[in-house]
Amino acid sequence: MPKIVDHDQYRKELLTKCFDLFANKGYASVTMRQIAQEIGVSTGTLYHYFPSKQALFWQLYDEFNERDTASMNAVLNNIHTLQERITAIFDYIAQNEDYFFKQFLITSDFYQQQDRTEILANETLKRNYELNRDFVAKALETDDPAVVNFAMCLATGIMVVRLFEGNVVEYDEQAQLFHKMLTLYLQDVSLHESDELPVS
Amino acid sequence: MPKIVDHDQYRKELLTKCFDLFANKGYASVTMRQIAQEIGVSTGTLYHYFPSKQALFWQLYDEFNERDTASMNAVLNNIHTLQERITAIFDYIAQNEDYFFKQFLITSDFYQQQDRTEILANETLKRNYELNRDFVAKALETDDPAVVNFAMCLATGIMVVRLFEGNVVEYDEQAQLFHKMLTLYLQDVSLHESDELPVS
Amino acid sequence: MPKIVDHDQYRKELLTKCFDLFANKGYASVTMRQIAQEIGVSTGTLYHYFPSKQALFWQLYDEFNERDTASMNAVLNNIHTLQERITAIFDYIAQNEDYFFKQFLITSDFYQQQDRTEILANETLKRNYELNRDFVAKALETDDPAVVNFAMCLATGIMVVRLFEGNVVEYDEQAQLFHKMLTLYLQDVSLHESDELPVS
Amino acid sequence: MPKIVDHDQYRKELLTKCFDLFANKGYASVTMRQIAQEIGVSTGTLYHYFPSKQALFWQLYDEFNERDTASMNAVLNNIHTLQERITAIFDYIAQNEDYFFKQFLITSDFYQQQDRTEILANETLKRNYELNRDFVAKALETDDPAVVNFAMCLATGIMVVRLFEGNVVEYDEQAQLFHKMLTLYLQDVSLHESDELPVS
DNA sequence: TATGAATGAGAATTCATTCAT
DNA sequence: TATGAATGAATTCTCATTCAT
Repeated sequence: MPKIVDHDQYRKELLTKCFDLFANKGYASVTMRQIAQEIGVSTGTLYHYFPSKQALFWQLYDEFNERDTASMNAVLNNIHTLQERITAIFDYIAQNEDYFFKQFLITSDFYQQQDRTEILANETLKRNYELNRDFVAKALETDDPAVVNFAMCLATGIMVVRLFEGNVVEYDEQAQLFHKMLTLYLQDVSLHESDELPVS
Repeated sequence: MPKIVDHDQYRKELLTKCFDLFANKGYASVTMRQIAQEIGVSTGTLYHYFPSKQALFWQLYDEFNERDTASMNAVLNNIHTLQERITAIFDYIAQNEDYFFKQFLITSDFYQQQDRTEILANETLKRNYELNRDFVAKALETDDPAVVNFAMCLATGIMVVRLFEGNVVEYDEQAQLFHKMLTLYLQDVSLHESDELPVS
Repeated sequence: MPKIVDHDQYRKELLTKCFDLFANKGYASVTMRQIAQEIGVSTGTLYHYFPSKQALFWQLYDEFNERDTASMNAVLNNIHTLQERITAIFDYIAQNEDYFFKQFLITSDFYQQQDRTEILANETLKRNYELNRDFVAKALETDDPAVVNFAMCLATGIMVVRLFEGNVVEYDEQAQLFHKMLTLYLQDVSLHESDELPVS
Repeated sequence: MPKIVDHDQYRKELLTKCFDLFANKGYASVTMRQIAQEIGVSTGTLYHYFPSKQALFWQLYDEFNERDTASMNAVLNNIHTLQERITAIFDYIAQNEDYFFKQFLITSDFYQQQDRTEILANETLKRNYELNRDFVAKALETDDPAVVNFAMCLATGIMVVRLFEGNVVEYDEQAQLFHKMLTLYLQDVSLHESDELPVS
């Protein structure tokens, strides 16, 4: 294989390299020349791999949404108690916070590139959300969708609040509080469940 | 004497009129011409009231942060049970969801205009957060900061998830769940408090 | 005469006040707002007295060209020797150098506002030059136009060189040199004149 | 490989092409669009070679100051009498008068782009003046700085007066007059020198 | 007279994109 | 493939001028 470079592989490498740029400055404020410079190619080359700035951005968006799921699933291996699993999730977010910030900002930007209905129809986004949901469901060992959503919203909320307000909230504190509440809630539910079950 | 205009008053009216535009398209994608057209003045007039696009954007940001606080406090009048108060807050968000979406997107944009340390040092932003915090604290009748943060993150999270994913979560469902958990938690705490802190 | 203000008098006062501004920044770089601010009126008032920026500039130009002649003639009163008269002229320029710099820059600017033929046809400018010429002729007590021109070019040249290069030339040094040369030259001429006169 | 262009060479060609434009209309009155049109490129290309209008103007100024020096030195080759050398210089100016007018107007404009102290500190300008001085010193075969300055101011003055007043002065007439005066002066000086400085 | 708000054409500059090499 | 020179429409912002008060 003398001079064969995997076009697609290289394309993904280029994407990786401009992730930060978009996250830090926003779609509209980043120029193709800046991108080219940042990743060390000419604008011509950039256009050789991506037909347009929009396309580049969307590929970036898709690419990163896809990656997360894999790494996330490794987190819960060999962890058995609920408390540990909740802690593991929140720790995972805490340790990759900077990455989540960036991904979040890129998503916000992505959002403003098209109108709302298109966004909500976006397949990658939907699938990504479902994967996250399943992951959380598995972690919490519940399939009550309300509880899963609750956890996801809480985690998202903490991240967002920290992004905009700084360290006014802490992951571990909230993780413990959530564990406590959840435990009490699940106990309470199972208590009433035994009452109600015969009826349903 | 010149044409009689209350300069400051008119400035605020103009701000109001371009709120949606920024929310829908984002700072960098909106042009001053578009703004001028949208609010029905010439670009010259726009610059008569705002020295630059940045300045206009920041004034917009400040102006709306100021307004929110005022309107929010009216919500909790004459509501007495915890359940009702929680419901009131979530209802309030639900009913003004569109506004919150916009304000949130504008904040995201605002974020990308400056570097992180400047953001976190921003006084308006900080004050705004504290006001919201106090509001929630009052609503929940607790001054446990962890609980207040918990509620704020949850509410923020629901809003953000709905913004990006659509109606995958519902406010009232989450409100009820939260109320349930919180009640159980507070009971539990008061139970242990009497055990552990007989002195205080 | 209760509220009668001499319109024309006021107009001239306004002109005086913006002389420096034009000299320092050049016609095109000065805005009507700047002028208005500098002289302490509103733009509306400015337009009340001058129909346009061009008109203002031309009136300014005319006004100052006119003024000079008057003041200049006072200089030579009661001075009798050639040396003293030459010294007086150069001193006069030296002491008003800043003013001449400004007037010169304004003239340069004026020049670029219209094409060359219009400039050379300008009556004010022509008359002004002739007045200067007569003044110098009277000072040198010669009516040899070549000599008069020589003196005028020299004086102009010194001023211009100093404007662009700083103090690389000094007025008094050049005045003395000029006096010396002129004296020798006039002696020489009168010597040959007596030879030639009978012929002509 | 991109389109092959000697960037620097091409840049200088572009400069040459916009010399007249600046000379005729002045810095502030010429627009980048006009320049681009005049020299046959797009505005984008113009900005590809010059970062800003100011930069373009300054490079223009430097470039032409550099060129002059070179061409000027060819003038005095193989000319031996003082009279001939003086005539040569004045002829040179006369024949390139149009060019000097333009260069002079550009310098005037350059002047109004920055404040006086910066101008006087400008290295190119200073060096240029010194080169001219040396050139004149060599032509007049004197190193008396007063005489050199005298000649330079006279030449500058003639040019400026002709620029603003038209053909009221003639180069050759003034050249002859100057030659006559200078000869008489130098004779006189050498006469007294032998009296006063027998030692040296 | 005097004010300054309003206008909109036009300025400098940027930038996604194309294309000759 | 890869380069970067070239393009020109679009952007932010300015400013002479007008006009209601």
